[in-house]
Amino acid sequence: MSRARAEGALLPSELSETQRARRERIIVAALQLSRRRGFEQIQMKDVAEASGVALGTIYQYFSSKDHLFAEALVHWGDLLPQNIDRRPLSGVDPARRLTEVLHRAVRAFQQQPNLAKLVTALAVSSDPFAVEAIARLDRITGAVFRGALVGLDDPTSESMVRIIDHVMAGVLRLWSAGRISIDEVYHSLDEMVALLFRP
Amino acid sequence: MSRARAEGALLPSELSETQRARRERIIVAALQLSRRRGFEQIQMKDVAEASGVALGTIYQYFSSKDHLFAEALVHWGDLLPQNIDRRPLSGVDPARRLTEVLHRAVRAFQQQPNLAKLVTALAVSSDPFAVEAIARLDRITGAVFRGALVGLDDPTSESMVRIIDHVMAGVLRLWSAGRISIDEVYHSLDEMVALLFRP
DNA sequence: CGTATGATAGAACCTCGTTTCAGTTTGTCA
DNA sequence: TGACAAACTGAAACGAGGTTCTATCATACG
Repeated sequence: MSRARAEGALLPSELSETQRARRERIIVAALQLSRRRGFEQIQMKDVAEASGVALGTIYQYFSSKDHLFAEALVHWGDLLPQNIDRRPLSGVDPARRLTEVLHRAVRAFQQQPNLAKLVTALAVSSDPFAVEAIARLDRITGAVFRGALVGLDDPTSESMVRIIDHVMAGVLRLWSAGRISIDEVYHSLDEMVALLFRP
Repeated sequence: MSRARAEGALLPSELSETQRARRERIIVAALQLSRRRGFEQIQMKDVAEASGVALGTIYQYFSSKDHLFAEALVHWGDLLPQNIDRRPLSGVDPARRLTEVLHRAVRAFQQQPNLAKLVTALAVSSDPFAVEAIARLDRITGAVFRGALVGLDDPTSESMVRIIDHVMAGVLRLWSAGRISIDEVYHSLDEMVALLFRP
């Protein structure tokens, strides 16, 4: 059997089929729990129980709680683009297209409010896997936003993407903390688009 | 002596002079420690030692670690405007003035990198005092930014302030996490100003 | 003075994440 | 099929750090 380890966790490559399935089950369980409660309300013991796997076994696949949930977030994030890009954008100018994409992205989070919490929790984690997962999520959303910004020169759209990422993260944080309503989230984003594309 | 309590902590009003001084000493100690290490590297025991106060006594004034450091952050934040506004802005148009203010704000954080960490740590805390402290800090920086945006109509400058707050928080988070350099912080902010004031 | 309130040092407590362990199952290979 | 090694299990144990408790002192106030 495989004996390869990296920073205390089995490498996803070099896993038998049953192991790959077990790893998957753990991730899925973590993700399901993340839909019900926030990151810090979930105990590793709960994940073990929900996935039907022994607690110690989880640590054979993931080096830490942050690592596990980072993988779970990546798992979800990888499905995000097809969720957002499913139907083609109807807008023709960049402003409308961007607004449309932003709304779809918010809707994706709106269905799973606790995932927004997970993102902000991992965003401040120092766990290398969490750092990597957040960076990857940023790349994913960045690509989606970039796709909406047709007809702009590269430097401009790159700058815009960076700003959008920050603002999106910010409003999601405020929303998942209960500081603002979902309507205010939409409003803030619309406001941002209006400013970015001011005549 | 005072017996008033709120969520487990003595109210700052209704304190004797020596108590007010003791409370102050605790906050100052927490703030000093925050300059040397990050929030999670500081133990309540350290604060007790540094302030020359018993551990249990701290909990008579502050209901939790988050609460204490939230107060410390407010303490620092209240001094921020006079730090930034000390010398008048030399720019005449809003764009230049904003850039100047942003640079000064970054410089303030740059002198105390761990305070940026403290901000991001408290930004994800669910402690009500932490929530309030972050909101207050946002109001403070918001007012500073607003002051730079002369000659713009109110709705526009309000929208801008919100965006700026998010972007500032975002780049500071990336910087304090070691993900980007301080030069990139300045660059991202300059980029944002350029976009907001695009001809 | 006597009493109540607050401070102190330090131990104790509690909640997790994480590790360990003895026993059992599973997969590989001859 | 038999045997060995690696994984898994269930449960206990560990460790770190925030929070609370206890016994003892100090102090102000009536």
